[in-house]
Amino acid sequence: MDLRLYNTLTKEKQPLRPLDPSRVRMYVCGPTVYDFAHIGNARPVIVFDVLFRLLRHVYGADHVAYVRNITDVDDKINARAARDFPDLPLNAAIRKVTEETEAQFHADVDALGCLRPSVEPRATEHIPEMRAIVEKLIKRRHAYVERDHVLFAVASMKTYGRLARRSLDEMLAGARIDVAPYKRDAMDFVLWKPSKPGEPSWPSPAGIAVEGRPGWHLECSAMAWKHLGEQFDIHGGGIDLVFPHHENELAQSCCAFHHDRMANVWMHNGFLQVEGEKMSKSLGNFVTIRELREGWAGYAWPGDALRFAMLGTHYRQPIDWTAKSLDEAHKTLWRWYGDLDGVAPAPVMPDEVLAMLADDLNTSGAIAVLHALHKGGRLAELRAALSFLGFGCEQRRLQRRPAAVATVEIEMTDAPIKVIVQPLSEADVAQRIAERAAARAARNFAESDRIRDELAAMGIVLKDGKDADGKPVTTWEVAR
RNA sequence: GGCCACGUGGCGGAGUGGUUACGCAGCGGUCUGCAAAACCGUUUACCCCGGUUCAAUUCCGGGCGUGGCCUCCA
Repeated sequence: MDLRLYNTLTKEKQPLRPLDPSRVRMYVCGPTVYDFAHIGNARPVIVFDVLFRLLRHVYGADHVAYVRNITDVDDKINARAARDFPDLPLNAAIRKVTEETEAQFHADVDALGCLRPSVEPRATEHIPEMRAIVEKLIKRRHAYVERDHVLFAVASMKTYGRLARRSLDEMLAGARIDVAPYKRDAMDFVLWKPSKPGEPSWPSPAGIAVEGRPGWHLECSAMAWKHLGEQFDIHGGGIDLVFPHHENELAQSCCAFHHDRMANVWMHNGFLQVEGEKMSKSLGNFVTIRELREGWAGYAWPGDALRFAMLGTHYRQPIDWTAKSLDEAHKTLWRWYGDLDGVAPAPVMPDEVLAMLADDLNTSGAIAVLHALHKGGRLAELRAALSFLGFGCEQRRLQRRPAAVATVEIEMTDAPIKVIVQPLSEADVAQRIAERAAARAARNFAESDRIRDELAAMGIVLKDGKDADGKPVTTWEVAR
């Protein structure tokens, strides 16, 4: 089967032709571990998880290598460590921050139904590879040493700017940056820089006497090289990484290893907004995966619903993350999962779904096929397709509980008021259903409706029906 | 200021040079003491202006709008 993917490098969809079909290789830029991952971070994780699953299906589970790095050296990490653990030595504090954040990240993306990548390398475990790349670049005159920094000389690479499709002249014309005094060319970027006292540091390359640390882009070149080789098939990440991160990564790797390509296909997911606005802490609409899972827009949302809402939009389109679309996603899955109870998955994935995914990961098209499968009663196939896409298909794990503590904004006051939602025991529910049944038998519908409304207000939905003998029977479930 | 992407019915969201995806909501119906849930049926579209074409929502040019990148960023 032909898998067609949109390539940022060529701006068109192309059939994937792996360099080695017995080992298809994909690298995706992972998190910098200093804080909870937000919903925007979740997008590439989910999108490339779907691609990973598709590649495993097409080429075989043992023939796909998926590398997603963990960036554990960064100024933001240092700042967070100093803030949160002022009593610890900086390096110990940094270790605490990165380990805790990594565990949070894993818990969150596991809940989103994402498979773990084949390898999750850490930047700090690849310093020797980074130094080796720096040495190669200097030797080939693509990099130079200045004031204990090592810089990449963009003028030494004819095709610099090819990925982002902008020339050096354009970049210089639009630049609003102060050029550091150690740069020969305004667009040159740092490969290695000296560490300040107390900061993490490693022996420097290129004969630099003082210890230092890597620039931002170098780690990905090093980790991709170590785990996937000099050239590989797919490199992914958010569209905001095209420039400068991926452009620079590509420049480093191509110049260090003398290739015209680093990855054959570069894939970028579109940006995410929240309720129509750019997500930012200052706007107060910054939403983490953890918040969504524990309480957002009134509910603790199950990971499957978050995943479904995310896949409802094609990965290259911008996506507006709203409570409404999340609610819609949850409602759809709720209905399907209810019907899938006890249904065994079909042994093979429906071709229609596969065809959609093979066309540049058309997940919204695939979801339309799922609707058709559901409507057509092809439940075994629906289940197979949902499982393939990473969904759990268990309704009891899909309940969106009202957030234990809901925050209600009251006008004219500064402080939010907290409302505690009281839990209700199953015995309480059974008791009230019995009371209501008695009221109904007596045709006291005012009382029976009152009880039903009361339970509804507490998130319990009653369903009246008849048993085999035609007697009225009421069942209940937690409202979705 | 420079570069780039996008603009589809009330909302979300695919896709296509000619045969009105799909979902949600709405409306009508089945069911129900009444509801809820579920199920059945159903209305509404392709930002504006030019051009190419027998034919454009789909291709080309311009405009307007939204968003992104150029600085840390998925």
